[in-house]
Amino acid sequence: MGPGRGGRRATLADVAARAGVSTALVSIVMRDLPGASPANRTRIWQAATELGYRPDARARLLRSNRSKLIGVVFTVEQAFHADIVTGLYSAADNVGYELALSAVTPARGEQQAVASLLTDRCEALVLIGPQTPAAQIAELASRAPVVVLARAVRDRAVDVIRNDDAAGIHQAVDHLVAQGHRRIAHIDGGRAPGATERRNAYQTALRRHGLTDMRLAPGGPTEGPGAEAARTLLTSPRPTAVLAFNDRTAAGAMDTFHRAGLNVPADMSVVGYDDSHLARQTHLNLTTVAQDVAQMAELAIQRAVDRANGVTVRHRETILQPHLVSRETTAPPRPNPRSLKRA
Amino acid sequence: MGPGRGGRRATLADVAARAGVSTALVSIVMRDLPGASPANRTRIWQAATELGYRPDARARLLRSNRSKLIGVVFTVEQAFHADIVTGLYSAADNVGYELALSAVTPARGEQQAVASLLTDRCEALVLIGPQTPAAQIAELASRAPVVVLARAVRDRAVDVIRNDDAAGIHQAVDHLVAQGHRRIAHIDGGRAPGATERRNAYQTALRRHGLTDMRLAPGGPTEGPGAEAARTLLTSPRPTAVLAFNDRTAAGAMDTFHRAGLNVPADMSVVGYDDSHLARQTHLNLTTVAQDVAQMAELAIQRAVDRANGVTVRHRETILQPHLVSRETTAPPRPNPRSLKRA
DNA sequence: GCCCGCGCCTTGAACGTTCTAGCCCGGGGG
DNA sequence: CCCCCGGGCTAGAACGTTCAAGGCGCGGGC
Repeated sequence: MGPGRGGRRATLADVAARAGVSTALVSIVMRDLPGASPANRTRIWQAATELGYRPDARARLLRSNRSKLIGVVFTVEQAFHADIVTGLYSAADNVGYELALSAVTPARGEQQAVASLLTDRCEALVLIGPQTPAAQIAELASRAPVVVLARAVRDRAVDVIRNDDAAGIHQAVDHLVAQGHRRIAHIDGGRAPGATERRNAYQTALRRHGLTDMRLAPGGPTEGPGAEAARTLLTSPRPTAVLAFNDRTAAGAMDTFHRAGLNVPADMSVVGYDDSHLARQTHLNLTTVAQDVAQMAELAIQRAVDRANGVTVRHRETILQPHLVSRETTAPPRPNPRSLKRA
Repeated sequence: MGPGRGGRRATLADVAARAGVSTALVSIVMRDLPGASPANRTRIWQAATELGYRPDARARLLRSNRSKLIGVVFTVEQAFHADIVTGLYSAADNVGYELALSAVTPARGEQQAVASLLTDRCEALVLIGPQTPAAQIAELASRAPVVVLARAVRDRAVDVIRNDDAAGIHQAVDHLVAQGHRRIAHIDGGRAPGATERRNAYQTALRRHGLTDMRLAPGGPTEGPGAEAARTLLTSPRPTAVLAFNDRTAAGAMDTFHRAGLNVPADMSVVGYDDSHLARQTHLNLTTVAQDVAQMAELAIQRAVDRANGVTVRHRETILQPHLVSRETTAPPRPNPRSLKRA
């Protein structure tokens, strides 16, 4: 009675029977390969649509040992990961691959996410900002080609596509310094991937400009830690600009500043990192460092496919140059800073 | 040379050969079924781990026509969807099912997401807050069992798990009225699923309290529209409380309020909806209406599995009762409201 | 002493594809 | 007349698993 039950799904053999040909010929027609007469082509197509035939991915992949599948491990709560996934989908589509998503959730570790992809026989794995120790990633790479996105992993067995975090931070600092800022703080990313690179870059960038007035606030990759860290920056001498680990960190910090009655950017400039869709929200309009997500995604897929096909790639690590997107959260500091002594 | 290449993946036959038994016995041991001697069990396990054997999901599913797979369609950018996916994973795990994720992105419509799940031979589909017209969803239900989450679909062929949005809105309004608010505005969700229900509930809730001073601001399901809509609420007579479609909408609105120099909750109370992880961020600490995500996920999986197993379920639509989570963005209005005239 | 039953194991056939080899048939070159 | 060629098609074997059926000892009831 209920549709979808009772009659099992149509198979190649069903189509073949109805069209009066062999399954092999149906297979050929379905994949648009040469070797079938026009008459049979139309007849088979018609039979297939009448039966509502859909090829069975499992069986297809079982036979032709290519799964045309790329496994992707991402973290659900990370807005930035969502952006990358979007890019990966279209990049994969362009080269005729499918994506198998496996999410990391608070209750589902990266190990588990990877394991399920392995039983799915993915040809390659793309890990977005993984937290797993490098050694384990390297071991994983012995089972399947691995491309790590947005994190540095120094191992000869894994491919890495990432941005030059140091360059991004330098650009941000240059931008602030050019606007006249001298006291520039950094809210870091805690133990998040990339946090140490950016923290170090912040320090060398300031030094390069001869600024010794560093202010490092321990933060994290989300709004909460950002807001908390920002509170510690309100005590005088208050910085005039803050460089956040992340767009989300920046959003949290801005929230604290607004609550404290500070005007961004007049009283405090804020720079984020990632140019996630959060930063582009009109109400934030965050100055940030943009990683070219589309390009990263494209390169990751390209690399994964090459590796799956046994192409020998020359450089295991590809480092992209980010660029600053100047929006409305940065401005020259107040000419007459009321922030000297206050409390 | 490179690991992962050259030697193809270990198969049942490889393990069997190494352990000196038949493939069937290996299969039995791998699935922990009765019918193998302890001695062979340990021998086979050892051989399997030595070879790094992992079962091939494709082949397994091809044979036993149960795929034990539930397809999930979700939207990457929606934080709330992420929460649900998290719940779905553990719920599916409990009943021995796997999840196949298929994302909707700006470049990848729901049609496409669904199509890929169908060729994967999922036993049932879970759609999270789909935008697809009801008629198309109904047609899809003729190909596979469909469970729709967090959206009302009035069709006898699809199962629906959703919250009683009206009840949630009523609770929020009751809470605000109990605190003494009289001018309560609503920022709606535009064309997002659930928006009309909540909008209507807002209106009837106010009426029920004899409040005629309605203020409806057209918004949307994200921060941007929320912030924009909030600006239109700043003109006097300013409301003392705002009920937002969404936590994200609420976050955007709060941002506008802070920028305008208003103190939340002293000058303006804000209530969100969803209790997404965003609301729980310490810097927001948003009073919101909680949908029990874990329970929704559990019920959705339960329903999907039942349906896949041909169990006849009694009610196609399950409506859960939400509850208010009172945090720090609501308070009684200022006794001496300075909001009468200002501009 | 025969046979039944039971625990352990193997054999062979599926599942829905794709791929390799080869068949048939008509035509053209030797 | 024979051979070869090539376009169109088919038969049958894979792919890696699960499942049904059955074999082989061995112990116990008759």
